[in-house]
Amino acid sequence: MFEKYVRILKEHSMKVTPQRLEILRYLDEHRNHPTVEMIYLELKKRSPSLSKTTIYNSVEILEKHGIIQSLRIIGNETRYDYRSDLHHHFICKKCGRIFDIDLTCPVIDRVEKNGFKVEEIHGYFKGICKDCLEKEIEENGPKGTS
Amino acid sequence: MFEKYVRILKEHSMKVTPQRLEILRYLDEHRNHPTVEMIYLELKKRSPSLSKTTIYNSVEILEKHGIIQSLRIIGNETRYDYRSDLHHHFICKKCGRIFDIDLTCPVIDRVEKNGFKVEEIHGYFKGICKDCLEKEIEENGPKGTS
DNA sequence: TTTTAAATTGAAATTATTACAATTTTATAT
DNA sequence: ATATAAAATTGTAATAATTTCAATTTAAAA
Ligand SMILES: [Mn+2]
Ligand SMILES: [Mn+2]
Ligand SMILES: [Zn+2]
Ligand SMILES: [Zn+2]
Repeated sequence: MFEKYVRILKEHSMKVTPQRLEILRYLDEHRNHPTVEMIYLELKKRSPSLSKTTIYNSVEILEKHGIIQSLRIIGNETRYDYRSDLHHHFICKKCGRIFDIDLTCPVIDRVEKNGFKVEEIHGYFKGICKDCLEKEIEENGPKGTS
Repeated sequence: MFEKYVRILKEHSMKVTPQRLEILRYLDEHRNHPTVEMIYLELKKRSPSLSKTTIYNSVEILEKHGIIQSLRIIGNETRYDYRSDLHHHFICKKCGRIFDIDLTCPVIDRVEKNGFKVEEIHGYFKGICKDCLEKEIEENGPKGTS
């Protein structure tokens, strides 16, 4: 069940603790880019002695080792992403969900031509997701015929 | 001196107050994407009765009217930008400065093909700026010859 | 000049995050 | 299997950013 996450931690010579395993599993199975609070509330159900500080400590060290990544997109909470590879995001203004967008950024060259050395790329789009667009059409008729 | 900002506020039928004028002028003249704290500390010098809450209120309403925009890029503070038009940013990991990057994002079409309706684009790059790169070369010799 | 709605202010409350010291646990060496 | 040391977890307290709120002041319309 947890072998996968045990392996990841050991590859980074990090100590294997039940808390870290649960956090990794949560992030892996809930690809919803959760906040610390969301992880905490969910895991606390099964492990009532869990401390929120442990979540903060764990996501910090997991990110430092490049196992996960953090996002600051909406509100004033940091969100965490099981995927640590470079990808973009789409935030739906209606339902609040955060979607992964896989595309290679084609503008790095142009930025580097200006003399900057680019080490990280962060990009996200805001708008209305497919599901919410379809719901709008059901409710208001096509093209917002009111 | 302030006519420009008076005009902007009136165009949006917002009340013209000295606090709003000062905030707009600060943002216009300091294109450093400051935090509320930075604006506050600077303006407080000349207007000791200024309240930080006023800064929060003002930037909120200015953003709501599309006059300025907010950025959440580094740390856990919101930064404010006199420019409200779509543009990207570059954050230097050495000196911490935030640069404007003007380029038209060429990937919107691809995102919209997936069914999303894109309304906002937020993009930023992290790395080392030109100045800091040059300083590094001065200090360490070219190509980091140590 | 009067009036009224909106803005400003400062204090208190809330929320997210970090710091810290005591305790527990993991992983290693015996 | 046990002892050990370093690291992780925990709970509480501290900090930092932001929001709420009620009282006061002010801008702009009548
Ligand atoms: Mn993601
Ligand atoms: Mn900018
Ligand atoms: Zn949606
Ligand atoms: Zn720099």
